[in-house]
Amino acid sequence: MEIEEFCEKIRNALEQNAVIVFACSCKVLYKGRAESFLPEGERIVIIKRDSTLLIHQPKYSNPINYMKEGTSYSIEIDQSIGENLLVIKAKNQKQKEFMDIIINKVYFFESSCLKDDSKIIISGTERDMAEMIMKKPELIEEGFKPLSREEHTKYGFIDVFGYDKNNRFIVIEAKRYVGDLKAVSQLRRYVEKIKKLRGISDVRGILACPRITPNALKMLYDFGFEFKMVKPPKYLEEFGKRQKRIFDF
Amino acid sequence: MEIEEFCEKIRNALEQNAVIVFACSCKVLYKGRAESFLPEGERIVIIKRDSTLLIHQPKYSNPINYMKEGTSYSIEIDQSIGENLLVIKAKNQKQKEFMDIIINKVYFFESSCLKDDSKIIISGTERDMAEMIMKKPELIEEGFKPLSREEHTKYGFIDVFGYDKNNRFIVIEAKRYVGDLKAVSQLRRYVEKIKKLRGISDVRGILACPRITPNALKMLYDFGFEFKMVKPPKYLEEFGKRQKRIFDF
DNA sequence: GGGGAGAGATGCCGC
DNA sequence: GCGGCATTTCTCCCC
Repeated sequence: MEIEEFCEKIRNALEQNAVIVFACSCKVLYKGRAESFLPEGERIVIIKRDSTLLIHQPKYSNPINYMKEGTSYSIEIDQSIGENLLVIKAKNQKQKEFMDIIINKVYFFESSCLKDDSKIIISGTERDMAEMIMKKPELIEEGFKPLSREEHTKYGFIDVFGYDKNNRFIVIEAKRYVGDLKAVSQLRRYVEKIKKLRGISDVRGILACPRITPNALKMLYDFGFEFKMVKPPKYLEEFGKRQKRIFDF
Repeated sequence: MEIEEFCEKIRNALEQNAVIVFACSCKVLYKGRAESFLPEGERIVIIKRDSTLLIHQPKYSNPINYMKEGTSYSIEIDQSIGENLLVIKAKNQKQKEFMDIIINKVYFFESSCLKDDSKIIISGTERDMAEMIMKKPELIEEGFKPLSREEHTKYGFIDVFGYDKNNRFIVIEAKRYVGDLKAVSQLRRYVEKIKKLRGISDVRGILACPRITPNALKMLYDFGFEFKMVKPPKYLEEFGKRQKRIFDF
């Protein structure tokens, strides 16, 4: 595709506020929160309807460069080095971010005013895990009495807390995957916060997760905290049942 | 585009290991680390050369659904509900993840064997910040003597450490943006680690970042640590100079 | 808008 | 492979 034709197409598509997708050979310069330079290579470029821009290499799941919502674009043809180059200049005033995409070849170009107002429905998150523990406190231990969610919010972001059968205070930090050093640090912060807020020194801290790293377990024990193996709800177990339910939407 | 034609095209493109990009109206089911359902809508689908899959809505910067590298695909035509539907079944054995993309309309289809071995060059990261402090220790304070990077690695992941002019030990945690509660927790862990490893009780902890949240500052002071305002190198300041240099690559 | 924390986080590096 | 951690993290929730 000729650069002039591409220039025309992309300007029209931007005008129409369409989703733009093209493949090209390009260099990319970025300046904003950090700075980057991406040498010549063949990539997919997407400009979305909210002005988000993504540059994807032919491999890897993350965009190699991107611009956020609120970006404005200007298209220029640069003839300074003899051959025709198309330069997309992207500017995000609010984020103080700038990008130049220097394009020397275009493989294909598509644009379309796609419409999609659907929201995704996800289950199996950490919040689901906390709710499961609230409903089935025996997953932590016999006699655990969690306090209500209303009280919960009042004291901040602690996942679950309540009293054990001996009326000792319990703070629980839940992780849906692996408990690590950060998770133990987090639990420690919450336990200390509760001790201070409630003026009590006898507070149990429990890390509830399916798995824990050895270093995290050591640190947990150093602080006198406990590990309780808990899996997030519907995590890989009941595929059949769940899939049937999900198809019902 | 007819479903049959699309079916043929996508099978060929997968065979050739090309980058695949198409726009369609679809529903998406996912089951793996969590579970999700995405109702009907118009989206861009990308399958990359490493078998990564991305589903992008016409807005927002993140993919609404995705599959990682190592995914295998099978394409099926489903006639069970009268109309022809194309179903892409994605399976990642290693990650134990599964996805069904149920497509009822295709707006465009492109594929291309893009080639790109370039690596991005980034500056202004936390690592750059640590290196800057190593080179210009006076950014922390007069008389600060950082220890060598070799010793650094030996004790783990502490950004920078060394001695002040009075030979007191200093541990520095650098953040390129805002220092928050997590950063203070992290610094605290490192200070405690050093105290234990070196058998000394008098260790200064410094959080070096351009900005800090009020709560983080309070927590920092509670632990007797210090905040030092340090900006990451070349962060928004010398745009002109840097851009010139970057063009030299 | 800022603060705090999760994410189907991803990616990088080191052991 | 796991562990620890940064990320141009992004996104969400709540104040």
